[in-house]
Amino acid sequence: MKDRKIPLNLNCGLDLIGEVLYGKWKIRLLWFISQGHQRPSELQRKIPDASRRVLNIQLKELEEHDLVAKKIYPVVPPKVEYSLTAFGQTVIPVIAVLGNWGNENEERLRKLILNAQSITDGLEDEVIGR
Amino acid sequence: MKDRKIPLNLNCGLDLIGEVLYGKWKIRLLWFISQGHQRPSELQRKIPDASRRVLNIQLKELEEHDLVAKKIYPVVPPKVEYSLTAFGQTVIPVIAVLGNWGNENEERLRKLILNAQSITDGLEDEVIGR
DNA sequence: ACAATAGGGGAAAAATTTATCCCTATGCAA
DNA sequence: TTGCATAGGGATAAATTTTTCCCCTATTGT
Repeated sequence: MKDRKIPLNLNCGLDLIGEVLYGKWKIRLLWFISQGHQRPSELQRKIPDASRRVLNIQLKELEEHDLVAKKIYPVVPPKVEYSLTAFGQTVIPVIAVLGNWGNENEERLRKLILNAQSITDGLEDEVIGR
Repeated sequence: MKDRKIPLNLNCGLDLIGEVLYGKWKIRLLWFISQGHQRPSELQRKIPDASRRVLNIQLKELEEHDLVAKKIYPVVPPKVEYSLTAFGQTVIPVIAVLGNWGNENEERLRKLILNAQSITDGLEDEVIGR
C-alpha cells in the first residue's frame, strides 16, 4: 500500500474487511498460517505461484493490520515464525465460509469461470417482450 | 478479464470464489442488488465512487459467472434490471459474513488501516516552529 | 431544433498490484 | 571452494485493474 491517489473507502464493514483481506495471496497466507505453517519458506512452498517478494510484502501488511505476529529468532541462518494474533484468529471462520462456498460449488464455478474466459461474443441478454 | 499472461489458479474453493468475487465493486454490486436496487442508475447512485464504465464491466462479469441476470426492456428510454440468480443468492450469506466481521470490528479496523497507511506513507514529521 | 433521459462501449491514460532480477549475510555439507 | 538453505530488501519491469474522456442509441418534451 503506497501513496494513494485514489482515496480509500472505509464506510462499511465490507470496505474494512476488504482493505485487510484484499491482496492476491493474503487469504491463503492466513489460512496456511492457521494450519500451522508458520515459516516463510514453508509458506512459499505451500504457495509456489507467488513470488517470494510478494509474500513478504503481504505478510508485512497482515502484520501491520494486526492479523499476524512475526517472531524473529536471532540465529543464523535466520529463523522467522508467523502466527495468528487473537484478532487474526477471528477472521479464520470467515475465510472458512468463503472456502466452503467455493468448494460446495466447485464444479459449477470451474465451468463458469473457464467459459467466461472464452466468451467474447457475450451471452444473449434476455429481452422482455420480443 | 482479458487475455491473461499469468494463468489462473482454480485449485481450491478459495481460488474459485476469489475469481468471481474479486473486483473492486463486485461484492457491493451483489449486495445492493440483493437489497432491491436493480437498475444501473440506481446502483451508480449507491456506489458513486465507481465510474459508470467499471460498474458495467463488473456487472457483465457477474452475469457471465451466473451470479446476476440482466433483463433489458425494449423501451425508450432504455430500462434495464439486474437481479440475483438462484446461484447468486447463495453467495449473499457469504457476503453477509464478511460484512458482519467488518462491522463487528469496525473501530479497530479503521484505526489499524489508517495507522498502516501512515506508516508506509511515511509520517510527515511534525515540524516545530517553522 | 435540441436538450434530457437511461443505457452502452472503445481507446487510452492512470493507478495499482505483482513479478523479476540481483543484492546482503552466516553456517553447514559436499 | 562452491553450493545450498535461511530471511530480507531495492529497483525496475510487467501485468492487471480502474478511471477518464468522448461518442452512440432512440424517444419525449420544450
